[in-house]
Amino acid sequence: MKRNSRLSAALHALLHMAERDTPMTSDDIAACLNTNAVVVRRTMAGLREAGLVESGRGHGGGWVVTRPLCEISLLDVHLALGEPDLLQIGHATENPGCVVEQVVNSALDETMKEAEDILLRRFGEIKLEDMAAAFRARSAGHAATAHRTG
Amino acid sequence: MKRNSRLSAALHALLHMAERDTPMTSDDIAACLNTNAVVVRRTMAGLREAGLVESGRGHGGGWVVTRPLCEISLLDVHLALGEPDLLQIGHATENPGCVVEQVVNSALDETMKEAEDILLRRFGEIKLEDMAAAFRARSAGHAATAHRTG
DNA sequence: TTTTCATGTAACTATTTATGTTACGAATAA
DNA sequence: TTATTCGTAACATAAATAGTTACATGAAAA
Repeated sequence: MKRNSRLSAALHALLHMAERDTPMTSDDIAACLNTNAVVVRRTMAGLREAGLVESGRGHGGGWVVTRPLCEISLLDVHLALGEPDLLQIGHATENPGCVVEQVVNSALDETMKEAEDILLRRFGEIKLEDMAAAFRARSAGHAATAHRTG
Repeated sequence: MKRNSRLSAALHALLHMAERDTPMTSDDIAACLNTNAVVVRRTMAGLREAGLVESGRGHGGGWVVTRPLCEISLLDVHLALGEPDLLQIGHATENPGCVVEQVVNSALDETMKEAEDILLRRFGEIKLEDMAAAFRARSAGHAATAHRTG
């Protein structure tokens, strides 16, 4: 199974959009993400329904972020994407008759839920603005490095 | 994508094996897990290499647990299975040139690693004996419930 | 009004991963 | 020698993600 990269893609798109003062077309975004415009629209559809972005058609149309980055958390984006499963580990039978399997499932479910809760809590703490700041810092660092040659 | 259920299957098998004083054949185990004997051998191969179980061929052959359940943790089993990915979330590009994507990947990787570490730590704390005890308790509970009718 | 641009979406294809199945060889006990 | 059981390769199936094609819809510009 491929690993789900929609959260990564959505964040990447949002940060690029936020850097610009005009709408980005799906094709623009697709070029940034090395993917296809339809895939972009599919991913962005959830964000639009959640009110994180808006889309416009026709000339000058495209996608814009509708809220300040400091008000959007990774959790918001994750929820907007439809809360895809975070964990890879599951169990074969959902409602097993075998008591051994019930015990195994309980133990795993409990542990998985604990990890999932932690992930979601952290997602809630991280805002897009934090990532944008990290981006600016890293860009500045690279620029400095580039100048520091010789 | 289906979710990986090998850890669940391995635990289920180990607990059944531990309840018996003779080897369980792959077919026996497959019947318990509602799966195929070849799938069982494939899963158990890792456990054998890790020294958690032994297998014998021919008449009277099959699988036995080689260590006391209090000395086997979920982490041991997870490692024996080859440390399959625990998390579903990934990113599209592994070594992106885009600085925005680098920042997104860093933030996600960090958060994912944190959750993964917690999972592994918990796995290390849970022993098969704990699950066997839970099984015995639940079995007793069910028996009592069954008698308590009317 | 017509043209051009851009999203919205359904339908299909491709790729990857996990699991199931078949087939046969090798080892072991009866 | 035969029945049993693991070991393993090769192939089949199933499910999920992502990529592609095609076309309808809506909006701005010419």
